[in-house]
Amino acid sequence: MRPGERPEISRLPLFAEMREEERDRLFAASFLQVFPPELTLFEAGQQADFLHVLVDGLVELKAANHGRETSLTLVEPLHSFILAAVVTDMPYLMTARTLSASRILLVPAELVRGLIRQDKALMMAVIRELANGYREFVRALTDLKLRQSTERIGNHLLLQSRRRGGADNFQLKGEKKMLASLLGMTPENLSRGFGALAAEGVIISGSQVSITDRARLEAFSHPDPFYDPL
Amino acid sequence: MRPGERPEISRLPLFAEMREEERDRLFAASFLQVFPPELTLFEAGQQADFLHVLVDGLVELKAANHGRETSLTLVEPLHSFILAAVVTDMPYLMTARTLSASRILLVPAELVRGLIRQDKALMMAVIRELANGYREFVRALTDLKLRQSTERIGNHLLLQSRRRGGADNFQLKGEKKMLASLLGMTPENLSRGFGALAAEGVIISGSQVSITDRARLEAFSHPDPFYDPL
DNA sequence: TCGTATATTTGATATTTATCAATCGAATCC
DNA sequence: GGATTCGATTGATAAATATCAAATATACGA
Repeated sequence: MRPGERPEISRLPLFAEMREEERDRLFAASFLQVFPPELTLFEAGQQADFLHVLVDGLVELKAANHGRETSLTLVEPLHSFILAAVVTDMPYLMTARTLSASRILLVPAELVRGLIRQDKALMMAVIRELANGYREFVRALTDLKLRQSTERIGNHLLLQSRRRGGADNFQLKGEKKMLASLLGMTPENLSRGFGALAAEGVIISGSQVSITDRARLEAFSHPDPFYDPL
Repeated sequence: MRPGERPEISRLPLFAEMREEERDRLFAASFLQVFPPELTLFEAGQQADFLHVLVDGLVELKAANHGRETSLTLVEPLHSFILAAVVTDMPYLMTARTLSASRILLVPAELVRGLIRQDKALMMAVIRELANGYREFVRALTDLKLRQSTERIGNHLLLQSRRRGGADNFQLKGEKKMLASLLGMTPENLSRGFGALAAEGVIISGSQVSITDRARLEAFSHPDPFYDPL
């Protein structure tokens, strides 16, 4: 682990309130591993052996059925993933794949399950994380069912902006092909959607997003103020 | 509460392992209320005041945006709902509405949050429930993104069959209008889908479902064995 | 820097799904 | 029992989205 990283990981909501002793045990048993881009970390259906914490890089969680596949979420650094599979000791529901070179802290699932029982702060943090993850998927499902494709794009851009502190200019993460899959549409339709949004207050050029008229974009996209996470 | 109901509610996974003392406090502060059909219990955006446990009846959880609305899940008796909002002390994400006359146990949210901290068994049960709820929504999102409407209907019927112990004949719950919304399609397309499935091993007549050729229905619907809940 | 592979965009068309309109059918109310 | 109401079905059409096929752009390696 690089200097400065352990304190940083310790500040994750999941680990921040733990007792020092349990945190030491957790770090001692975990290891940080580097993965190349485009590598599948695990497949849906496999037993959950490790809680993953993305320290650096970008990871996609996806699902497949009968030859078709779709991207479900994008994990950014300093977030853990697949906590639900780890705590329930059930198989992974999603396949994880690195998008860029990534460093990932692997925490043995068995240890997490044990520590949850011993450390009340960790237990509460797990509850909070699961509840937030749950809400994120409720939101994603509602988004897909109630909005059509161009509106979903608009909302996605507004959400990204909010996560960057309300910035009007920012970069998209990952390839557009993958963004299209995340938003539940083809790359062709994502592209056309970007075109249509030029008239609604955002310009997309390459991976650069510029919100030129936020009020207009909001009027077009109908965001739900109370349920956007973060 | 009717005789025999309290023991029954106590056997819910959520409460089963709690210490007797905490369970007494919980029941003492809760109350069972009867609601007529078609009544909105709470709206998305409201603060979560009570954990709800459906004792009898049928409840729909739905979401709305910009005039459009959709059904997200159907709650059947002896399940709790909106645990995520209660434990995080955040607003409800979904609107709840009774479909039939329903009896619901209302547990003050503040008390649930307090007891979670004191009773390790309850805490673990909350983690399990949240993780299961999370997985259910991952599954719903995947279903919607990867399958087209008639396949979704086929899978829904297979899942209902599994929940009834693999029965080939059973009744659909709720109105078809609501089932269509749950499955992310219009009532017209649900109806046409039922028609198409007659050639794929299921006959639907009114609310009566008869699976006549399960192998064929499975071949058509491509269920994911490892992730159907229950 | 050029050439090649790959992603993105654009256009034409096909498929899926929604909408609108009408009819059918089952439950309910006098 | 018969009228009425509302949900479900069916048919015709429209809208949204996907697919297929180029054409352009972009990134990357020799």
